[in-house]
Amino acid sequence: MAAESQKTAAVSSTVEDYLKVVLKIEDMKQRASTSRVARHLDVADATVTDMLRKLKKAGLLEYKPYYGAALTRKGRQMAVRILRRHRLLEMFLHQVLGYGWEQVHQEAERLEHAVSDLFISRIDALLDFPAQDPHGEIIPDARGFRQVEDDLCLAEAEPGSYSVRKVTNSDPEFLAYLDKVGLRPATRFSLQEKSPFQGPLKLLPESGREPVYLGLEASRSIFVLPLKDRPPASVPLPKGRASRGTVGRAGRGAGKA
Amino acid sequence: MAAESQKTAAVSSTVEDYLKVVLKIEDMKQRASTSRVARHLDVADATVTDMLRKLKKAGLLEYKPYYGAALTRKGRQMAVRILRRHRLLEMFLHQVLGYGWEQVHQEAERLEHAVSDLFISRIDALLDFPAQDPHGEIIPDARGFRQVEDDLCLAEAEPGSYSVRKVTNSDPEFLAYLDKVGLRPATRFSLQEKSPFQGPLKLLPESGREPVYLGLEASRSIFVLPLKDRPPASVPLPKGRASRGTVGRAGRGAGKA
DNA sequence: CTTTATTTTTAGATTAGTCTAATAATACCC
DNA sequence: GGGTATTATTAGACTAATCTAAAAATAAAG
Repeated sequence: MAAESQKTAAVSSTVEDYLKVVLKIEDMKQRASTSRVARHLDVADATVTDMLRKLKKAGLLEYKPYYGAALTRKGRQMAVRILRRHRLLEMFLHQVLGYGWEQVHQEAERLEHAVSDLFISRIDALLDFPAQDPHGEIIPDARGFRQVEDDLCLAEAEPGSYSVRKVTNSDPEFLAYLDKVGLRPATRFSLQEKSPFQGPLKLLPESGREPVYLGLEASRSIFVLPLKDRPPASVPLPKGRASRGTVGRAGRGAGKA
Repeated sequence: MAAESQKTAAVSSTVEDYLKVVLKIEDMKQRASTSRVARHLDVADATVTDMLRKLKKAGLLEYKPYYGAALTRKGRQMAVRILRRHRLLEMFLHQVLGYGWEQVHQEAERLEHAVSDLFISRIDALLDFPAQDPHGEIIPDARGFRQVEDDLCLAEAEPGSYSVRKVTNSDPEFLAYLDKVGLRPATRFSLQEKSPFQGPLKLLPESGREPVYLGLEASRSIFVLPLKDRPPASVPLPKGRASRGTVGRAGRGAGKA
């Protein structure tokens, strides 16, 4: 009877979080099982069972008991929208408000549910429509289109020359460490050796003299692009801390020299 | 037994809204009665009764049944903190993201509960520690200190020369109208006449040739400063739409000419 | 000072999101 | 392929914030 509404009805921020997690799991090519979703959200399994049934009823995902969930077209659209907001906000916090890349995640996590579409489109323009966030993650465009990512997990890489494409771990400690040793999106480095038996990786960032030793587990959250051995043209990626606070300086007469 | 915690425990955004409303009512020198609070928040009276009892238990306000509420020192501190956040956010939206003054309230209303203290201190610095928001409302400082406001309600003013100090009404329609006729904070105008029997006020903004007729009710939300009749030195107040989007322009090569 | 009108509170319910403990289904392993 | 381990679901309960309708307190008016 009633015409299908075009505008996707607003959902709670809790629902947004569930959709986001299911998308994340699907992006990792895993099955969005009850327990996996529960772990990501840090809630009890029983809570997830209930919620998945509710989201199925709302048409946001498919749900097969004892199996798991899969986003519908509508659910994916909403999830990607949040992903876009999250990443744009991270970029905004980094570029305009001078947040470190280890600080952006937590703040964006709250703001993504609170800001309006107008806010998002304004920061998008202010940042000149950025393609990636401070971790190198690709920002979906306004229509929800996501560029394909052709990177390689460092854990799977063979010795050679690479540049950092993205870091998929939001632990502030870890990111602060990477920052300290000079590993950031667009950083070039050579992977010198991989110790056998889950051993550490030895790498040499272009900027530093010191080699960096990285546990295998840590290497799983770093994604890289192989370099053609001649120095490649500079890649348009977000910069590290160096760029903090350089954008959006406000106020008449605030600039020093 | 347990030492009184120094850090005020975090409260829900609902609680923040209640505190804000009680503060607003107290600032208007009115009694924060159950029904008055309910009207401001657009909830049922019964809901307010419950909540006031709860806030009393939390030590955020005094509450006498059948009488009303009054903020405690702790409750006032929290309320003023939200007020500061709200107004700083409004200023940020206006100055950095180019929002119109009729658009800022709604967005700030959500963001004030979501942003971190870091966010607030960053935008404060970015804006060069503004003293007022886009409506001319004074922004409490980081310690919660509020400058005294020595303005006069236009509804009470006698014919003469004034400048607009603040507008205490967040209705977008109304603000858009004021903007159109050129009445904004810092605008100078002359009040030419007040019709008797709740009649309209006739005013002439310095910028326009046309007189503006304003209902008495509307004049209640406009506060003014009397002008010494010789043209006074320019007052450091936020500008109107003219300044939209002029601050925080980001991105290399975004500027057109 | 009694009656009426207004305001406030109490009582009982609802919704969203969560939990724990108990039960049931599926998967894994010789 | 039957027993054990894992994973998922059901059942029952809780909290925060809200509602409506009924009862009670206060204020206003004669």
